[in-house]
Amino acid sequence: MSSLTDVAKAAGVSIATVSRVISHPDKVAPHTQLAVRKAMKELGYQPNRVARRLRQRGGKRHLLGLIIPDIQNPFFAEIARGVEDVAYANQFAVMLCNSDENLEKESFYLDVMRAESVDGIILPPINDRDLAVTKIAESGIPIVTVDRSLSNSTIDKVEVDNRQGAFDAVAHLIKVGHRRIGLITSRVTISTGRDRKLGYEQALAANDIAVTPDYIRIGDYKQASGVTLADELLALPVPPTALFVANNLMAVGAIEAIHKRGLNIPRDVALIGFDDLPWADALDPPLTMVRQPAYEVGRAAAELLLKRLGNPNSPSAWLRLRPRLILRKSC
Amino acid sequence: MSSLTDVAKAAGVSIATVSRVISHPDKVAPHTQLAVRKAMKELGYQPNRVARRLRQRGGKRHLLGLIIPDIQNPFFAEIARGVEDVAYANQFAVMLCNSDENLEKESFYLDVMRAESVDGIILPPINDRDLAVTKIAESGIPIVTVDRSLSNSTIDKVEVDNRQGAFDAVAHLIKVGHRRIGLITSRVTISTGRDRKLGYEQALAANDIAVTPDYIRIGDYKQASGVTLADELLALPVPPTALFVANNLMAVGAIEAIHKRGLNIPRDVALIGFDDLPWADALDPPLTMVRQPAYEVGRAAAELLLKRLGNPNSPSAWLRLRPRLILRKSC
DNA sequence: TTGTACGCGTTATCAC
DNA sequence: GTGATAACGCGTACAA
Repeated sequence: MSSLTDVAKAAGVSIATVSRVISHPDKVAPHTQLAVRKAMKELGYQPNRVARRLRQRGGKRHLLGLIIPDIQNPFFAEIARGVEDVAYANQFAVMLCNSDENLEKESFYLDVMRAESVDGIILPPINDRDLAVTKIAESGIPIVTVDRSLSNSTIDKVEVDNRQGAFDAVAHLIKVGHRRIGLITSRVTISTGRDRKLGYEQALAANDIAVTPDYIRIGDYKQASGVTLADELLALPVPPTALFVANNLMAVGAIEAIHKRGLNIPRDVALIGFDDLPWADALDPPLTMVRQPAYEVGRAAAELLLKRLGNPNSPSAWLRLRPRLILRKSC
Repeated sequence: MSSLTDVAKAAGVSIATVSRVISHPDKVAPHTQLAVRKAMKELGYQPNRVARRLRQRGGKRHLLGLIIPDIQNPFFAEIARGVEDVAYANQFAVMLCNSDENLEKESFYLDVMRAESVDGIILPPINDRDLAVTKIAESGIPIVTVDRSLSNSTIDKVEVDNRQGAFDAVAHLIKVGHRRIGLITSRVTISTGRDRKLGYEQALAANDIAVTPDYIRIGDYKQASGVTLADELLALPVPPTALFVANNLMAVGAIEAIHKRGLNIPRDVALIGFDDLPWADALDPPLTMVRQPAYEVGRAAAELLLKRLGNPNSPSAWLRLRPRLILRKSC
């Protein structure tokens, strides 16, 4: 409510001095500083972030943008927490939006964020050549992609070794005796789905198992598609004995589909999911999953972005984290 | 990047006219309007939301604040979606923050939101006499509380009939034969925990069952406390035969604790949770829960807030939604 | 060390 | 119907 002007008046100094007390305290005489701080306290002064952002040049506006496909997916929620914790620690606020895997919505929010003068944006691109993102990046706003990445791009990124994660999962399935392994993943235009499929294929190849095209299904990372696709797989004349489902929500869907058929996990069908879930242990049965360090991804991305703000011209950074297969009871 | 000035220059008019084309198109001659719109398109002009917010008075700034305890709780994530969908439909952006049930953090974010000149704020207060919230409300920023509410307050609110929900759950437990029923809820300073406890007590009373103080445990709505407290309850000399756990995460924790003791749900211990979970069907066993219409809560709150912005002096609104007991297999 | 004055991109109030 | 111009609250050259 009170502004610089009010504080200046109360302290008997100019607004420039008050401003300096906030931004460059070392350039103000100690006793003046004291008087100003006293006035600020008395008036309950809070700098107006909007006015400040209007004036400030990039990197000091204390606002980050975060666009994720769906906050209801625990994986993205965990990333969001990682981002927010770093932001909070640095007095940054976060503007969070859900794109719903919808290019138009993403584009709208990207515009909003530019119009809001955010210092930078963190997001998993909707597909691997997301034009809207590329354009925004070229306009000079620092971007860090997380989870998924852009092809042929020099944008900062934090990703997880999805190929390796998938490879480990499928290799484990094979080790415990399975040879007919179904895969539920995403369209290949999403880098994560593509890489997880690659890991699946490589694990089969490494064990001299031929790929059965019919065992591969393409979903949309949502629970419902997990139900449908798992059911399709199970309805095959010669169904798989194990399923590798390349995302958390679809894995839950698969559990439901399997149960609905009266089948037992892992006796009748083994199952490994991806991304992990906070309640994986309470599922029926406790679900073996490839865990991504999602919090870490968010944290690292925010730190990368903050670093980039201080160093606009440093070479682009690329972080790759390792996933981990968490053995529980579903295979 | 381009501003009103650029557009004005390109269109050969003054900035005032350009501004009018955006805000009051009816006050501009059709042909001038055309020229201006053409220039805007050519320059890819996007209004600067920051500058706009600096000038605009309340209600037209197109920014909402949302502060929730924890985005990783699916219940709050669902509320957030409800809020965001309404916001998006009205071209509002949402600034989302996590308070972690921490008064200091909440207070910080409240300040940030005021400093960001949000049009209004939606939040579940951390406790029922949350001073920081009251103060912000008195300063004139429209607030809508959701889920939890403030005592003795005239602030707009959307709540759920928690007493009724708890009553239904416990009554059902009694109906299927239980008389020793444990309760895990929150501190009474949170209205939801208090009301759910009340419903529990009323259901017992209605069936002439005395309250056993030892059967009532106070948690913090997080998974870990569900594990600990359920374990304590089960370790009692005469343990309860059924548990009513007044929140989703603690219910998941309770499942884990029960399993860890090698007990079967519902044969050895029956269980009903609260809030619901998208994965309730995939849990072991599918968990009976009192479902809150969380998306609806968020939607209604955002709509209430938007309405309030247009009508600052209308009497305060108070919405109460009904929860529903969803029977699955845990009791 | 401190103060004056301008500009950030808008909106709104005047005149014309 | 349109154009100057004064705010909004702040940061920062530049002057003192």
